[in-house]
Amino acid sequence: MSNKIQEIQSRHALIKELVSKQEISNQAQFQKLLKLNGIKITQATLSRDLNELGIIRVPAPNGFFYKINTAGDQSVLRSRLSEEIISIDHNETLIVIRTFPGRAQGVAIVLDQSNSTELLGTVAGDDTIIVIPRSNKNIKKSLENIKIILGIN
Amino acid sequence: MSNKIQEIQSRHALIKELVSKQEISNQAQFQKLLKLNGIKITQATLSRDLNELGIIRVPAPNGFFYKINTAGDQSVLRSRLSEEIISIDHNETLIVIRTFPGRAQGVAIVLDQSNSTELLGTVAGDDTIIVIPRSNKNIKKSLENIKIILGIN
DNA sequence: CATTATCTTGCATAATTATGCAAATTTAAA
DNA sequence: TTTAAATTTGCATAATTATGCAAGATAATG
Repeated sequence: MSNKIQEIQSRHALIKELVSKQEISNQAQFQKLLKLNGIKITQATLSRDLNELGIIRVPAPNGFFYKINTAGDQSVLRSRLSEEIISIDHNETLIVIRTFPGRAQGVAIVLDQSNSTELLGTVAGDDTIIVIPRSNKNIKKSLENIKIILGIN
Repeated sequence: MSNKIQEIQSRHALIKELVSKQEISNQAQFQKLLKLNGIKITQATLSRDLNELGIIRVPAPNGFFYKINTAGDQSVLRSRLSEEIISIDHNETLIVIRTFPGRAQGVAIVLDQSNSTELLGTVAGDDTIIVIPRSNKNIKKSLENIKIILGIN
C-alpha cells in the first residue's frame, strides 16, 4: 500500500467526523467507533492523533466528552495575521488596531492568548480593536510588543 | 473556621488567576503553585476544582498546558457572578475585567445597571470588559466600587 | 442547642492518557 | 534497485487524572 499520508489523512478526517457527530467520552470508546468504520489502531496511536488534531477532553456535568479545540486553529492563521491588519495607531492612553472587516475578533484572540504582561486586555468589534496597555507611561513599548506578537515589522 | 464557601471561592479565584498567568502543564505543578500561595489541597481536590471551573488540559507543540474552556458549561456558574471573573486590573486611566469566555456582556450589564456615579460606562467584548472611571484621579476608589458591586472580596 | 442533612476533602486506587523504545513501513537519495 | 533516512505504529508501561468511600466539617432544621 503506497501513500501513507492519504491513509493518515483519511483516518484523521474520520476522527474529526466522529467527534463532531457524537459525544465520545474516552479513547476506548473512540477506538471502537473507529473500528466500526474499518480503522483499527491502538489507543497509543489514537492518543497521538487526538493531540495532533487538537482534540481535547472537556468535563461536563454528566461526564466527559471530546471536542475540537477552537483555539488550536489560531496558530494556522498566525502566518497571515499581518495581512489582516490595516493600521496600528495610538494616543496617550490607548492603542487602536484597524483590521479588515470581520477580522478584529480573530486578531484580538491572538493578543489575548499571548498573555503579554504589557497588555491589560483588548476589546474587539468588527474591524477595530482597542488595546489597553498596562501603563500609559511606556505605551510605545506596548506598541512594539503588539507588533512582535502579530509578526509585523 | 466559618464560611467555607468564601474559602472555596478564593481558592477558585487563585486557580483561575494562576491558569491565566502562566503555563501549567499538570496538576502536580498546579498543586505546588497553590502551595506557594498558601493553599494546600490534594491532587484529588484540585482535579475536582478544575472540572468545576471548566479548566482543561490542552495539547501544544511543546507539551500540555491548562486553560479555561471556551464554551464551557456556564450553567453552573451562572448563579455566582464572582465565579465568572478571572481578574480585575487597571492602569492609570482604565479598569480591565477579564471573565470566562462569553461572560463579559453579562457581567458588564450588572455594572451598567448599578448606576454607580464612580463609573462613566463600560464596553464589553467576549471575555473582557473595559470600565471607564469618572475620573483618573481616584481610580482605586472606582476599583473598590466595582468589587463591591460584583460581590468580590 | 441538638440532631439531621448536606457538603467538602483526603486517601487509596481505578481509570485513562501519554510516551520511550524498537520494529516495521514508507519515503528519499544515490 | 539498494541503501539510508525518516515516519508511523504497537507494545508495555509510565505518567496523569478521576472517583468511590468514609471521615470530618459545615449548614440547616426543629
